Order: sequence, then structure tokens, then C-alpha cells
Amino acid sequence: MFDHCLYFNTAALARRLDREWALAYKPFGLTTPQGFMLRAVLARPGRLPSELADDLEIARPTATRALDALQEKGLIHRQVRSADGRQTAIAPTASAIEMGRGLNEASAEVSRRLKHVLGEAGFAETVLRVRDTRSALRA
Amino acid sequence: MFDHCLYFNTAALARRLDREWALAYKPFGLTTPQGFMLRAVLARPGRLPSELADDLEIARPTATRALDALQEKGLIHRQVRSADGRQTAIAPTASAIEMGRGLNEASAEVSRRLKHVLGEAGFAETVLRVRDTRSALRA
DNA sequence: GAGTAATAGTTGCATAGCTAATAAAAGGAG
DNA sequence: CTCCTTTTATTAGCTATGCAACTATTACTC
Repeated sequence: MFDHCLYFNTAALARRLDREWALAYKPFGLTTPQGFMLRAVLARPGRLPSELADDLEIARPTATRALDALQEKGLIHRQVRSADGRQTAIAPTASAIEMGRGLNEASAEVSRRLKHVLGEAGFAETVLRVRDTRSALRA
Repeated sequence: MFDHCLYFNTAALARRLDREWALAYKPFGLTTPQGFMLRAVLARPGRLPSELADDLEIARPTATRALDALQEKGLIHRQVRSADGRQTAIAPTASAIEMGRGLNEASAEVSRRLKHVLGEAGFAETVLRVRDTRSALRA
């Protein structure tokens, strides 16, 4: 019925992919968004919530909530910056750093599996089209 | 950071597109998912919640909630089927039918605008790639 | 330097989505 | 017929997301 609708197809695919990732991150006690947030923190420790929100293309309050969840699990901590008291640096805990390697391996495994199912070329082409579409709608 | 991740790009695009549709449906007092659900009901009155859930590729409980919202707004009503007491037929109210034309026009307008921004070919190609990816992950 | 504007983060409130559990009806086996 | 299974729909509980409003801090203006 909505076969030709970009929104419908995109949203349905996003839900489907979330299930893949959720399964991969479950052993770490993380949901999909939490897993991505933690990977972003691990990739560049000390960044601000607003920067992380930009990275993940989510609203700032959503980033706050994801960070709350990670803090609750003892995976990140917040440190108010002395230079500017409005800003808080987000750093991974030792426990998160330890988890990092496994998390990246699990992530790579999901990508591998998807590429296998979709074909290397099909996967790349789809990512490209979706990213281009996002860029075009940037405004 | 997640430029090559299919999930990240797809989920971000879905959120971006939701904003377009939300704007278009706002004058009708509907959210994006509610608008799509109502269009599905209007397209084929008398169907079951489970069939609508399949159409929209959402879980049955999610369909129940969307229908609750539409019923609350006086746009659909549920009728238990006499043939099988487990099933309920979903029908649009007169008010919903009246809204139907405007809703479809607003929907067409969104598609038109997106095609204009993305280019007719780019739009079609993206829809195709996303739909094919969904099919490939059907299993 | 006092008052105003801007900025970072958070909180409040609402919606959508899922899984698991429940209720009710129908179907099937004996 | 009675018990068990299957099916439809719903409810319960949780997470993610966004907008709007609020707080605290910094920056700017005069």
C-alpha cells in the first residue's frame, strides 16, 4: 500500500535493522542507541553531550537520556569543565574501555553479516543512496 | 563517525522524514504514524487490526495503540465481527471519510516536494534500494 | 559592573515502538 | 461434551525520540 513511500520504507527498514543491532548488543547489556552512543564516547573521550548529539544526529535531550542510561550502568561519567561551567565532558569508565574491543568486534560482525546478505555492492549502494538523501534534506 | 553504517544512516533519515510528514499532518491533528494508519483504514475499510499491522509493518500492539488514538479522535470505530468474536473490523467514521481527500492531497504534496528536492530519479532509486534491502532482510 | 542575551544541559510531557503477558473466542482431539 | 491448543486483540512495562520550558553559566552592551 505504501510501497512507493520513502518514509514508510525507510522507517520500516530502520526498525528491522534495529532488531539486528539490538541482538548484537544485548550481551553487553546495551540497547542499539546506547551501544552507538558508547562507541561514540569511546572513539573520542571528553566530548560534550551536544557534540555527541550532533554526531549521532539526535536531539540534545535524547543524548542526555542515553548518557543517563550509560552512567546508570557505570559506563561513562560526566565532568563539568572548569573553563566553562556550562559544559560537561563525557568520558568512558575503565569498565567501558574494557568493553570497547568486544563492542567493536560485535559491531563489525553485524556489518559483515549484513553485507553478506545484501551483497557488498548492494550494501554500499544503499548506504550511499540513503546518505545522499540525508544530505539533500540537510536544509 | 558512522558514515558507512546502514543502520545509522537509515534511522537518521527516517527521523528526518518523519518531521516532514508530521508537519503535513499537523493541520489534521494527526501524527505521522496516525496519518498513515488512517490512510490505510480509509483505503480498505473493515479490515482487522492484525491486517493493518501487517500493512504498516508494525507489531500488533503498536497498531492497537494507533487505533486507540484514532478512536479517541472520533476517526474510526471498532466493530466485533459476528462470524468470529475474536476479530474486530476497523471502519472510518464519517468525519474521517470527509478528511480523507485533504489527507491524500497533503500526502501527495509531501511526495511532490521530496521528489523536487531529491530529483525524480534520485527519489525513485532510493525508494527502490531501501525496499530491496527490506526484502532481502525479510527472512 | 548591572542588566540582558545567548548557550549548555537538563527536565517535563507526549508519542511510537517493541516484547511479554493476559483475556477471550474458536477449533480440535479424545 | 470437555480439555487443550491456537488465534485475535489488548494491556503492562520499558526504551527512544522530539519539542518546549527551565536552570545555570557565560558573554555582551552600555
